[in-house]
Amino acid sequence: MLARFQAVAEETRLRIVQLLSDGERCVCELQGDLDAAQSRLSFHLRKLKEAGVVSDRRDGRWVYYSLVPEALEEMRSFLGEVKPRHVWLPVVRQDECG
Amino acid sequence: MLARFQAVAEETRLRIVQLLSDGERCVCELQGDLDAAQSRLSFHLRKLKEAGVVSDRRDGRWVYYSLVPEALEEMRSFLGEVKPRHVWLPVVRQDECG
DNA sequence: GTAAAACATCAACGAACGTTGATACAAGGA
DNA sequence: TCCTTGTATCAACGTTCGTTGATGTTTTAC
Repeated sequence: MLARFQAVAEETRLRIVQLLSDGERCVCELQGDLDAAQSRLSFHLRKLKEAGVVSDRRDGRWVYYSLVPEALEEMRSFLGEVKPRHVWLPVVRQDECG
Repeated sequence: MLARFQAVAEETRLRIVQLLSDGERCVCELQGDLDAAQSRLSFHLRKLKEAGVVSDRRDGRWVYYSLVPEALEEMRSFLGEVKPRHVWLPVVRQDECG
């Protein structure tokens, strides 16, 4: 879970995720969209892939990247479970902490 | 949005978020739960607060931290909007990319 | 086989980040 | 007032991370 959030918690990678929400893209298309050097993109796509957020598929000379819906759904449900669903009752505490 | 994900994309801070899902906690309580130095906790709580993921409330000598449900919900809906909801049709592409 | 296009990998660098220990601040009790 | 507890801030340090430019690999076209 941590790895998933780390993958998305970077500007270039978050933009990649947003671009891929329209469907799969090859690296050279993303290069144009993001105005980023090719090696930089490769680096970030690898991070996303290692975290399971995207998958790739080769077709001839091109490698197409796309989102892995399950990964995004996992993050969603984590946040849903963590999010307080009600107001907590006040708690009585001792005078000393440690 | 990026800042929200960055806040959560760190081990200590992710654990803090999980602990706070049970309700508010003061720093010294988290110190015990996480076995972390006080200045370290202060550092991470500040990051979470700056990103709007947690809020704090002073009560006497103690400062209680709690989750901000709206922030978590924002992340959730971002992931929901990004996540592909259907299979994409194959796309015809040119031979050259750039 | 050669050349070119698409992509991956690597090493080197600088910048951002987390940790630690010391110090400062705030509040309550004696 | 002075001391103690809870918390925040700071500077110094080491580590991780993203960028860049060069090189390697795979595939297609000629």
